[in-house]
Amino acid sequence: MDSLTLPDDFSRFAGELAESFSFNRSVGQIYGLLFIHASPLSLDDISAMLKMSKGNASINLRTLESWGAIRSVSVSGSRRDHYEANQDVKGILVRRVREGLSRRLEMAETSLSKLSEHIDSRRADPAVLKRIKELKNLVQRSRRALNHLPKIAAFL
Amino acid sequence: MDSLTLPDDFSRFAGELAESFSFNRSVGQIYGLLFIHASPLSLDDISAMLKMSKGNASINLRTLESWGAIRSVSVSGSRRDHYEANQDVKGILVRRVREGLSRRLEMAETSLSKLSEHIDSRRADPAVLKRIKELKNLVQRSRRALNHLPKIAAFL
DNA sequence: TTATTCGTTTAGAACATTCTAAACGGAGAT
DNA sequence: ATCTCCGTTTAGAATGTTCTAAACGAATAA
Repeated sequence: MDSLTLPDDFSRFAGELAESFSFNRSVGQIYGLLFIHASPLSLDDISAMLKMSKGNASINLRTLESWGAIRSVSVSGSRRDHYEANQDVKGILVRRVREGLSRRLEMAETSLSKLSEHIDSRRADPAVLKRIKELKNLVQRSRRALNHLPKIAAFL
Repeated sequence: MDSLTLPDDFSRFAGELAESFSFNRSVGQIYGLLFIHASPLSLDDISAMLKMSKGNASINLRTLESWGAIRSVSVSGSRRDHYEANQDVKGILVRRVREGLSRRLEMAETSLSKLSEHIDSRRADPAVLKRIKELKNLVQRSRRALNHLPKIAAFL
């Protein structure tokens, strides 16, 4: 049993892709639907077209909005909020990767610093100490490299 | 109540980091323990030190081995398998990112191609058609860029 | 041979995530 | 005012993941 419409197929595709990247399926389906649809859609449209509850659609719309992946636009003659997709997929992804990584790397650096602080009081093996120092170094260099990510991505 | 030993603290750190990257905690804890420990450890050592079941340790050791993150080494005087960490964290991560992404991007490209094949029979809006074409393009460029990832990472 | 040691596999318990359906509250409309 | 429309929030159902404990089988020891 094939689905018949392009938005159906495309949002299915986007949902599966999102899942494989450990986002959730709904986020992918919604973004995919808005990405492929010619005109902005309301919450009820989305919920109906994707056969998902309004509640779920609502939550994931807000998530997508917080990522800058969609924006709400007003449609004349309707009281409903309507949404359209930001078509700059690359930009969205670069931003998310950068934010996600920098948050985690910061936390990692903090934890490693705390570890090294307490390390002397624990008569640690110098070789082990060196491993931690080098790891902290890698984290720092990665953090700095992250700031150049947009420049790197510009070549895509 | 603080934990007292460095391996304890370090494997806790690694476990949390792994979770935040949507691996599982055990994989992180095990790799962290082996990374920080001076000598190779057996399955029972790991299971005891991390207070996790042998079964769980076994499964996640095999996972780590398949990633090239650890290797088994023989220890004289013991019948048990012993494991030590590959200390090249950067290399491990680069390899995993590359493999993970290229697999997914390939699938995405395949799906998008199937979509475009069937698209004519569905009298699609030319603007929508262009969006799909550009997306397919982005995927292709990203796949090619992935091959250069090791070179890029070398600057870290 | 039987007994012991070791790693893997299994069933299902514990936990976490994602989703639905329904209740809710605010903002017009009547 | 009440009624309707709309989006959010909520409780908990459905699903998915990760872990434990115990059974198992292969290999060695006795």
